[in-house]
Order: sequence, then structure tokens, then C-alpha cells
Amino acid sequence: MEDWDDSLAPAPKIPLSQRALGQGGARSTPYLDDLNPAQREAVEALDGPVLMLAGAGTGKTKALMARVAHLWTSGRAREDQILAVTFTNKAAGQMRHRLKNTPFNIPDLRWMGTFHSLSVKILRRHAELVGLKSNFTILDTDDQLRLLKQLISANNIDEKRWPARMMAGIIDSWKNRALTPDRVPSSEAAAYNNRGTEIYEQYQDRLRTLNATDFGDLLLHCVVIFQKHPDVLEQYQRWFKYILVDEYQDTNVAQYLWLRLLAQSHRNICCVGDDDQSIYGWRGAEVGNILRFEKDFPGAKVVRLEQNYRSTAHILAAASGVIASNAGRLGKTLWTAGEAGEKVRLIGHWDGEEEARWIGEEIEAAQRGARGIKPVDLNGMAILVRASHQMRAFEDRFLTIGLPYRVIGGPRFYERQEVRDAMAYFRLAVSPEDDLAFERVVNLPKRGLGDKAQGDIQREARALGLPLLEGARALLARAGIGGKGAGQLRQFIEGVDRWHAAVLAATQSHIELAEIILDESGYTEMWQNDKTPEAPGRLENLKELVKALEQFDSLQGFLEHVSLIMENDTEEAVEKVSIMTLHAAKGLEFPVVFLPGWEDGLFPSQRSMDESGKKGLEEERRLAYVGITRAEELCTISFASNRRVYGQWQSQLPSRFIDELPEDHVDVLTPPGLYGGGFGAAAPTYGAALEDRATKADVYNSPGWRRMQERSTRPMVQPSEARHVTIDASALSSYVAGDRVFHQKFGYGEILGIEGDKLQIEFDHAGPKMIVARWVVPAHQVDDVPF
DNA sequence: GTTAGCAGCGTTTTT
DNA sequence: CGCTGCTAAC
Repeated sequence: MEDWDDSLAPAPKIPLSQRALGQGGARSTPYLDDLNPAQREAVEALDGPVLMLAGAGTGKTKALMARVAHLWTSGRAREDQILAVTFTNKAAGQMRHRLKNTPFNIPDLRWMGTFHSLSVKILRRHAELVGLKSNFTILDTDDQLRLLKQLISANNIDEKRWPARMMAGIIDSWKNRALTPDRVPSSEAAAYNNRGTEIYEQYQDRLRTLNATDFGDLLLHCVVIFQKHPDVLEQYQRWFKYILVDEYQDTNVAQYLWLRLLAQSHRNICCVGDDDQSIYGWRGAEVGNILRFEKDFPGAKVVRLEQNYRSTAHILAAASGVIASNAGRLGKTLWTAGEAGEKVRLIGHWDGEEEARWIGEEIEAAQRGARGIKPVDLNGMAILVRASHQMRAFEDRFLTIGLPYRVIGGPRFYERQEVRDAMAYFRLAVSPEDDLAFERVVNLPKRGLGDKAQGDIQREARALGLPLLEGARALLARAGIGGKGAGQLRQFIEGVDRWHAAVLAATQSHIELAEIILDESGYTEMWQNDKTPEAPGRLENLKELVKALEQFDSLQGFLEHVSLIMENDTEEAVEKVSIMTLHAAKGLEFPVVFLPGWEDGLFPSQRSMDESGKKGLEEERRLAYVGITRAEELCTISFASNRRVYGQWQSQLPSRFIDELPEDHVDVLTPPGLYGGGFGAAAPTYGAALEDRATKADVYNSPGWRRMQERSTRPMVQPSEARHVTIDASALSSYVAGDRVFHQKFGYGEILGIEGDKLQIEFDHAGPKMIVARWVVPAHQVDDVPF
């Protein structure tokens, strides 16, 4: 976290007279001019509690910006007296960016960030109040789990029956509700085979000993400090004259308390949110927080932003129709002054592959502008799925037809194994006493230090009351460790010593040092020798990691940041269709949106309904609402009658949400290939084709189809045959059968045959596939990836 | 200490 | 079906 130790000293004051009059500034409140009445109302209500109920696409960010501008220019608050809270670093970054680009000359808000980053900032200053030192480390979920596993086995609990994951989940849910071990209600004492609170307590003790926190602690500790130390709380209350909160519907109890404590005295809190977009209940978010706002803050002003600037009327009507089935809403009615546009399209398919194929074709049709809307480029299109395993069908299909796509929200960069391993090395170099880092990498690459040797080190360290590294050193010194492991361990320790000395000396750049560490430790080499398909990608990630170091001036600074920030948004120049989960899509918008897999059990998810009943179903429905409202111009919902689930073919029923779509705003399409057939029993309601837009002509004219044609030497007869026709066009390709190739996703494989510019490849791990040649590279080109 | 082979299981995941 | 994580055999 940057500048955590900055004092609360006042920033230089800028005279009011200079504030409002930016560059053009003849008026004092230019930012109010292009707001609609509701937005304006929300912006002008500066004092007292305000709830801004902002529907999807209603210009909430704009209103937020204007509010900050208004606070500042009116002289009510300096830039360092405004606390602006978001959920993601991305959102905070965007806000910062937007503010910077307003013409109102507002300085950077000093207290803008996520709940977590702001909490770190506060916690660093008062760490001793909860038994930590101010340089505490923040554990990721991996470290957390390892720690728990140790505790669990030390308690002789059968981890098979009582998994550490379960305990982690329980602790998480307690922390989400700001429950310290002593506050866990007796009604939950039975958790984890009656030993939940006990383990929780041990876990917290262990964290304190390690001078560490997990994510949940960041908020929890703050709340505890605020509650137990009124003087500290008062200091912050006085300081944060105005509080802004985004995505309020996603706050959990701990966050709610955090906010309420801080806002208690002045009550200038403005919460922005949309109860209809609350989709993180399973993570502890409480829709109740937003529903209860007026009770929590009596006299609160509630402003509804309902004019939508994003979607067509048909799309809004469809979304509204679905969400209307939810009970207990605060209630909003989105409307638009814009066009009715195209109706939401609905189509059923025989199976998931057919669905993927059809969507691929529709994407190409939309690119050409053949779907009643102006041409849209690939960046303007998205496929939003309920669960990530649904992505596969699309990836497979798009790979085959050579349609560029990007998957959003895979494992985050800093969460990847190799990145975390590398960071563990950096952590050791910075603080050799970091036991969790030590454990992570002491035998990585393999140094012949297995469970036994590591157990010995643990015991030695505990006996001496020293960190593991020192324990290992001592063990070595008294020859308590034998064989091949000893030499390697010595080398490892010497390495850490050397790197640590280098960090302290700071004579070379931290980037150089990072490279040296990865090199000397043998970590890079380990991946270079690894012949699995992932290895090249991992080396690539390591390179990226080192590159990311450039933005910081020390390893310490970098580690501090990375523990909180996801820096994965490397925007590429190539146009690509986006594939992501509905959750990941929140806050985004696209001209063209596909919502596949609307089948009962998949969406709404069976598990949600089983575990959380009606509440779960309502959250699923909000997810549907979020999905539809991502679309600006064209929204297509689809389902398949058959789907392979865990290798078994299952017959599927259309989602109940489909029945909730208002008919007047929906076009039912018939899939090509099912002329006159309907979809049988699976789709009784929509079996009849009302319209048939996906004509044969379109299919035959799609770019993908044309690409296939151009590459072939003989015309094809049926679209369905396209994949199977074998043509001798090896002249088009520089490959010959028998060549070894590498593919980013499928790894290494051997070419069996060549069809047009597509290669029939037998992948070592992924089996046979048809791949467009430009998606693979000759295997020898990846054998030695430089680092 | 390492690795092959099998049993078990399978959402969503802002920090 | 395909991944993870543990056990059993090298």
C-alpha cells in the first residue's frame, strides 16, 4: 500500500475562488449542467445520509464524479477529507482516472480505495492495538489453507472428514460478520465438529505470532480497533467528513460496521448501489444492508436513478420482466428515451456444441451488421456464462473456426502458482523469517527435502524459538540432517542469506536482484526443464512478473502492492470476443451479448437453489438481470436440450427464467438444422418458430464459412460437413504430417493430416483436434524459451 | 523422496 | 470427462 504512513496533516488549502473556475470556468457548477434531474438531486444532497439507488446503466459513475466535484468546489471538504470506498482495485483505479480527466481540477483523493486497501492503511498505523507489528504480512488463501491444515493435524482432526477448506469457509463467514473468536454465537458452536471456535482461536493466535493477517482480518481488526478505542475512532470520524461508497449492495456485515462506525458522528454518508445487482451473497454480502439503509440512517434521502442510457427499450423490458419476480426489492423502473431496438432473441439448440457453433456464426453475422444493428467489432461482443466450465465449448469452437477470443477472469496473474512461488522467493529475500514463504519454496525446485527433513526443520526451529530458516541453519550446523538434502539445504540457506544481504545493501536494482534470485534458486531452470504444455506459459508469466517490478522501486514495495492488487489488465490490440462469467461481467457493457446455457439446474444453478432455497433462486435471478442489462443493442439468450455434464449426457429443460421473459419483447428463433422440427419435449413453450432469421444464406456468407471456402480447393455442400471434409491443400501450409507443434492451450502434439489451413493434430494430452494453423507454432520454437 | 495411479468430486470468487 | 489430492509402490 502506498504512503500508509502519511500523517493526517492537512494538505495545503486552495482558496475557494480558484477552485470552481477551472480552465473554461465561467460557472461555479459546470458539472451539474448535464445531469438529469435525479442525478442532480443525488449530487446536490451533500449533507446527511443519502442512498443513491442506481439501476444498471443509469450514469452512476458520472453522478459520483459530480458529487466529488461538488463537495470539493463548494468547499465542504478537502480532497483528503473525503473517504471513497469501492470493492475492487479496478473500480478505484477507474474512478481515480475519471476524476483526473474531469475538467474541474480536483486533486487526487487521498482516501480512495477498496475496503481492504483502506483498512490496511489504517491498520498499519494501529497494528499494535490488535497485537501486530505495523509491517505485518497479508496472507493469500493458499498460505491460509496451509496454516489451517497444520493446525488441524496438530489437533488430531481427520482432515478427510473435516476438510481444511471447510474450516477456512467457516472462518471466512465469521470474519465477514465481524465475529472474533469470543463473539461467535453459541448457536454456531457446533461448527466443524464442535471444534470450530477452538480452531478459529488457534488460527488467530498463529497469525499473530506470524505477524500476519488474512484478507478478512484487515476489516475485522479495523472494526475491533474502532470499537475498543473510541479515541482512535474519533480521530477518523473527524477526519472523514464525507464518505462515499460504491456497490453498497455487496457489503458484508463487517464492511457495514466499518462504515457505520466511521459515519456515526457526522452522518455524511452516500451509498450507491442497486439491490437488483446483488450477486455476491454467497460471499457474505448482505442485501439487507442496502434494504435497511433508511432504518440505519433515519432521515436518509433516497434517490433513484432510473433513466437508462445503455440499453434499448426491448432489452430493458426483458430485464425488468425477469427481475419483477423477485420479492423484497426496493423497486426501480428503468426507462429509456432511446429506441426500442431489436427484441431480445431466444433460441434453443440440440446440444451445447450446436449452441457454440450457432453463436460463432451469429458473432460473424453481427460483425457484418447482418442482425438489424450496425456492424459491431469483436471487442463489442461478449458471451456470458453461469459457470466457467461452460466456456470450454466456445473455446473449442472458436479455435476451430479461428475466431479470436479472450477469456476474462481466469486465474488472476498474481494467483498463479509460478507467480506466487517466485514471490515467495522475493519474500524470503526481503524477510528471511517469513516461514510460510520458506515452506513454500524450500523444496521447490526439488532439493531432496521431503516431509521428514521439513518436519525436522520445524521441530528444530520450534525448539529454538527461531524462524524456520534459522532452524534449518542450526540443524545443519549440528549435522542433524543427512544425505543429499544437506548440501542442497546449505546451498539454499546461503542463497537466501546472499539475497537478503543484497536487499539490504540495495546496491543493485531490484529487478536485477529478482532475476538473480529466480536464476540462482534454480526456479527458472525448473520450468525450463519442464516439458508439460504449461511450462512455456509459466516462464512467460515469470518474465511478466519481473517486468511488473519496473513500476516499483523496491522488492518490498512491490510485494506490498501485489498482496492487494490484481494487475492483470494487459489490453491487447487485437479485436477479440470476450468470454466470461456473469459475475465477472458486472459493471461492463457490450453492444452484443450472448447468454447461453439458460437451462434449469445450470442457470439457475441447482446448487444455489439447494443450498439457499428461495434466497438462492433470487440471487440467480439477479444474475440473469445483470446478464441482460449488459447488452446495449442485441441480447441473445439460448439453451440446449442436451448437455454433457461430467461426461454424461443429460437432457435439459429450459430455464424457468425463460418463462419470465415478457413475450412482447422476445423474438423466438429457430436454429438452422431444425427446420420444422421444433425442439421436441424440451421446449414446449417456444417450440414454434415465430421468425426465422438465421437463414441459410447468412450461414453460407459468414466470414468463417468464407475462410473455409477460400482455403479449400473444392466447394463444400453442407455446413455440417465443413468440419469433416478432407482436402489436400498442404501447399497452403508449411507443415507436413509428422511435425511436432505447440498450442497455447492444448500443449504439444503431432500433425496427423492437413486440411486446408487446418491441421489435424493429435495432442499429447488433449487428444485429437482440428486447429487452424496460425494458432500453433512448430514445437522446436518453444523448446528453449529464454528468460 | 519421488511419482504413478486411482478415488472422489464437480458454481459463482471483487480482496 | 478431467482435475485434485492422497496412497502405494518405486
